[in-house]
Amino acid sequence: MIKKVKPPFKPFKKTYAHNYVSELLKEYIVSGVYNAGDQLPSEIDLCQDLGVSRSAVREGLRELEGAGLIKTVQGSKGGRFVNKINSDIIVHGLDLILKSRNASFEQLMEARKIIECVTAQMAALNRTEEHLEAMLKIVDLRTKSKEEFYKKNYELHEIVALSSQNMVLFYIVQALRKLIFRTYSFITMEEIDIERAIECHYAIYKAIKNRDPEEAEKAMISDLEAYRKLYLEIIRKRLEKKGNKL
Amino acid sequence: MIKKVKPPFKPFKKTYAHNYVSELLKEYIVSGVYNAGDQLPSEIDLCQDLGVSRSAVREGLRELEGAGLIKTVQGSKGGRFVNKINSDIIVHGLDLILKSRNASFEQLMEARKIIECVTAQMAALNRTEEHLEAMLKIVDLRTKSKEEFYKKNYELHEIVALSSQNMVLFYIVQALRKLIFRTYSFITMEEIDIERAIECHYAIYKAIKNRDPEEAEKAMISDLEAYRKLYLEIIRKRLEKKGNKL
DNA sequence: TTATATTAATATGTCAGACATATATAAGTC
DNA sequence: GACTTATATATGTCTGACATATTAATATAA
Repeated sequence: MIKKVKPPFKPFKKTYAHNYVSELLKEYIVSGVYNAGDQLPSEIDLCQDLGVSRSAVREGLRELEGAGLIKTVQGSKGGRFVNKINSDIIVHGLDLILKSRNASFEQLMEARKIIECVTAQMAALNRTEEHLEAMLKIVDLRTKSKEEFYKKNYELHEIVALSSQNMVLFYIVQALRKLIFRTYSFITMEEIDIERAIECHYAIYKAIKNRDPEEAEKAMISDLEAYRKLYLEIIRKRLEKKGNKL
Repeated sequence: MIKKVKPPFKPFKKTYAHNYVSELLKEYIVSGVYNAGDQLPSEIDLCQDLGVSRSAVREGLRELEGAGLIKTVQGSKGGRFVNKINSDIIVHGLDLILKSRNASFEQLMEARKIIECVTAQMAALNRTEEHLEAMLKIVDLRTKSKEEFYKKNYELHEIVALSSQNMVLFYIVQALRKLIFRTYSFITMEEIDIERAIECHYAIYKAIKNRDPEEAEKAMISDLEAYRKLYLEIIRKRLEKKGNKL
């Protein structure tokens, strides 16, 4: 009698052409075959190389575009270009979540404060001399130009988070900060007390230089609390003027 | 003489058909016109309603698919279905970032520990009676089934984060936990000391019930540290066997 | 010579139509 | 009743034609 053996048969999983395109290109982007700024082959070239139709290629590329991995430029010298993989990729998703669950400004700011204070503490412990130098360059520049201060403010908070040496926390903090700036972009630097902010920034720098986590946390809290109060005040005023509810 | 006035002319920004489709549907999804599980109109219907070709509709839908907002099912009774908007939308992006910057397991686990401990503290202060009841139901069930414990473990950590009453932190913690489970899915519940874990969970519950933030943090740290050590041990063993580097 | 049109080249964007495939339901057949 | 077949309805794929955007090269006019 014939013995029947049944090895574990995995069902054949059909792959669609457009999925093949997007998966393949995603793999190449994540693994570094294509880097930020690189141009992907044109649609026609991809058709020929991958052996699928132009519409399949286009659908695959749209998936990558929706995921924030590439951007499209029309025209001669145009094409598909690989985006820098950074916190922007989460910002969009986080934005969707918070919008649809209408999380408040308070919750967003609270989350930022908690995580950014931790990164400040960690920065005091883990910072390198290079980080410290970069911070000093920013803090030392006692500018009075609002635009320049805006940029410097962004950079300082960025490098403090970076100095924590934890990339996961770094990208989360970046995403939260970007989301706050984007959502409340009507708040200009006009309203900010630059003198106070510069002093705060210097205190943060000093604490991190002295490897003093408690002091770093305190200085960061003080900076963020000032922003929070200012933002709340401005948001309240706008609501009064409009007569709307948040 | 005629006075020339120049108001701020915003340049006309061309909208592509596929962008029109994706933006419109995204707006409807985020604002709740379509809810999780709902089926979008078929491609043909969208063509007619929006006055664009089928390929434009398909490209727009692929963008939404890439962003994680919808999923596609082929066949009769198939179509496009709206996904639940939850932490999954960030998980994918976070995964891409960490893969391409090869962040380590240590960093991922550290970030989770820090944020989840904060949510445990906040849970002790902000929990409602309903949250407490749900926790008790999970903690009380002294099962020995590994599968059931796995599920209960997930649920308890979820509801603790939810009790913090901060949705931003909740979704971030969820995303980090999902990413850890997904990336290290080769670690089965077989290896876990369920007795210890159940005791830990009970300690977390008790602290939150007693509105004791310090105790809640301590219990959460103890739980997560046990996981961390176990994971590291198993990862180390696998690397030895394979002779690979992480 | 310089400024301005015109043209060409190259990439993506849009459209229409035909056919393939997947899947659930209904109808037919043994 | 169990199995097969047909059909209806979605999405998936392919082809070909033409539109549009953009840059670069060329021709033309002041």
